[in-house]
Amino acid sequence: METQLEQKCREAGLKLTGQRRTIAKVLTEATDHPSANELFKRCTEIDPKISLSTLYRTLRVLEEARIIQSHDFGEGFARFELSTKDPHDHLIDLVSGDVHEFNHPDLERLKQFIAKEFGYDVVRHRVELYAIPIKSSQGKRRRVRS
Amino acid sequence: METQLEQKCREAGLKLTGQRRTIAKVLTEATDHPSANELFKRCTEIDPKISLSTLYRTLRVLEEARIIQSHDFGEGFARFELSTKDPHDHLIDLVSGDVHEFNHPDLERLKQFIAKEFGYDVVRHRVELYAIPIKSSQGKRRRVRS
DNA sequence: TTAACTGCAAACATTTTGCAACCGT
DNA sequence: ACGGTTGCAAAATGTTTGCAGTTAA
Repeated sequence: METQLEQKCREAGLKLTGQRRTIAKVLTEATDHPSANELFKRCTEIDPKISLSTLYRTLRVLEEARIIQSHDFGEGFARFELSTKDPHDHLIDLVSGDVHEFNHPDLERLKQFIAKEFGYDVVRHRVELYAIPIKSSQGKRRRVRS
Repeated sequence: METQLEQKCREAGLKLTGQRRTIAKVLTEATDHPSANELFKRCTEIDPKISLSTLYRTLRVLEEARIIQSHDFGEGFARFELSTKDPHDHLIDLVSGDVHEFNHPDLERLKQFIAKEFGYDVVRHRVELYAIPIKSSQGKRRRVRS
């Protein structure tokens, strides 16, 4: 059967090759925000002869088709995720590297308000919170970056 | 006489070479958010034999000393500015490339609130609004990116 | 004097591209 | 069949680094 992402590719007029199916599968199954390198690792586990250029090219067309989104968390490389219906922002755990998503209506309102004061309309924004877990006496269990 | 930035360098225990004086001067006089390349151009106008490595190395130590800050507006390169007493965020004009600074207390409050809900303390954040000028019948005069 | 700094060239990491072969449709 | 897609290797980009020589303190 055809996955949801594969359907979107077809809708976008993209040829569905084996490589793209592999990439689509990896992207669909990712619950984190993997980098191109990480995606490549996962792809080669399925298809060892997929090439990095193909991955990058595919990521590009998928992003142009608005099927995925790339983010730059200032690490020197991009991270990718499937586009979601509702836009969201990110909280990056500085200890574990985990990324949490959030969406606060006040934030949306506020950014428009601020921009308007300058005489602008916001086209897109980037809000990232880099944070560390609150130390509590309960000793929250935390994963540490490998 | 010694500029304010030169004084800060000395306080940070940095050796004050001619190159660093040049870089300090260029940074101090910049009213925009120049890239390393742009800074290099301005530096070589003062001292044609300054090297790009020296510029990058100096930018690095200045940032480590909290004297300047680097920003990544997703253009593939960093932009730099002197650190200010009060932290601020940026609104990037997508038409002209101009960068406006703002600081809204509600935003500060909100980000802490959001992080707390996840069990985090915000160490630093990044808020960038990418925006276009509001079209008005008055026809606001606008600079266009070169 | 000497540890810090510089310039150069080479290295780096991520991402892009030219080109000939390949494969969905 | 043919136009989009692939793999490879090479290029592009922004930034960092090793090293030998220089300089501020």
